Amino acid sequence: MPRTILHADLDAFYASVEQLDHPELRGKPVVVGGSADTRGVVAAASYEARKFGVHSAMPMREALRRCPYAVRVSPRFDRYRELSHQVMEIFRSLTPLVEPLSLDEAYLDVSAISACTDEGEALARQLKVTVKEATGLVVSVGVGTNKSVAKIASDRGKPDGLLVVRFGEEARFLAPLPIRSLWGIGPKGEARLAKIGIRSIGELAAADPDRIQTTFGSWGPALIAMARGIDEREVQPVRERKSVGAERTFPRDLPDGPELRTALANIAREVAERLASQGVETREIGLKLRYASFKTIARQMTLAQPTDDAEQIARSAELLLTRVAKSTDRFRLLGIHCGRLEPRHQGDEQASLWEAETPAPAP
DNA sequence: TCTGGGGTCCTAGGACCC
DNA sequence: TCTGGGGTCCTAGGACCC
Repeated sequence: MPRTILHADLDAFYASVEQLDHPELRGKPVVVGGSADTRGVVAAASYEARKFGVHSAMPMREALRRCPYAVRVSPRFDRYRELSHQVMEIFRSLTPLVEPLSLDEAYLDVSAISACTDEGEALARQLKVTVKEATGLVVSVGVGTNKSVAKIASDRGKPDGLLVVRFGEEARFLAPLPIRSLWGIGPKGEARLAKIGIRSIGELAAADPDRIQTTFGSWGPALIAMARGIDEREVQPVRERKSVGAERTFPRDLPDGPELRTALANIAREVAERLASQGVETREIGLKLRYASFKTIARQMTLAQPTDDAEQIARSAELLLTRVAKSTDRFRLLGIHCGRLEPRHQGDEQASLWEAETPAPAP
């Protein structure tokens, strides 16, 4: 029994929110991101700006060179989160099987309420209208029998898209598309496949599985299956967060010194706040450093006891920093990442003192 | 004044244990 | 005198996504 999966993706989300909230920006090229003189990059570009070749992840300096009359806006993530929640709730009013991928994207498994992709199309149409009426935002939707196909369909339909790939038509739909359209194939994967003569998804579907497995290891079989339009992954409404982190690129490179150490303490505080807001503690503290040369390294340590304390996180990160930093080094980025998250231990100060001095009791 | 910030997942090597 | 193998944990790095 084929499933009916929707992939919904808000068009140029951050930029659209800015145009929504600031009517004077409508119809104009809008670029959301950090300023050019703080080494900012583009987080989102309106379609008017994209005409000039501006796209996300592009350095802001380059974006403004390509499109000098673009309006640059600093991101307002709280506002984007608010609207994102509103849209996700609309999705959930259709089905509880909603898997958000980011603020602007989600999978919906609507198999229970639509027997085929054509019924899925009707749902998708209705969804687009509801989102537009409730928020003013435009959502592109792809309809297919699995996640991979639905996602590629929503990509192909943009902007304001609604593309349906019917049961049985998956392989034919995918075959002419470049392998880069597949989730997980980036520049490196594309280059590796090009080396063995594979450029389209159809060529990958027809490739020798052993050869692909040699190039992609354990991922090979799933990759070929996806190229053939097969993807059994379920829509997962609940996913556990695995890590929490914060990092900062400085407007100018810093040597190890008071300024860098202060930045580290501030980042530690941010991370601690995020841990607390998620109700978790960490047992793994990682330091990320990017040198002026852009070379990036990471160092991490495992803690004997989980923590969400800013001071302790700062101390651990500082220890790692002291181990690697040389006096001649200049850093452009510093980050702290926490992994091995555990639910915060319900207890008062007394309990945590006790915990610190005695081995944790068996659960 | 090229190159953000939030993540996930995978690989690979070394330590250590039995 | 030469040198196992399986399993787990830890660490570092990299590809990729939005």
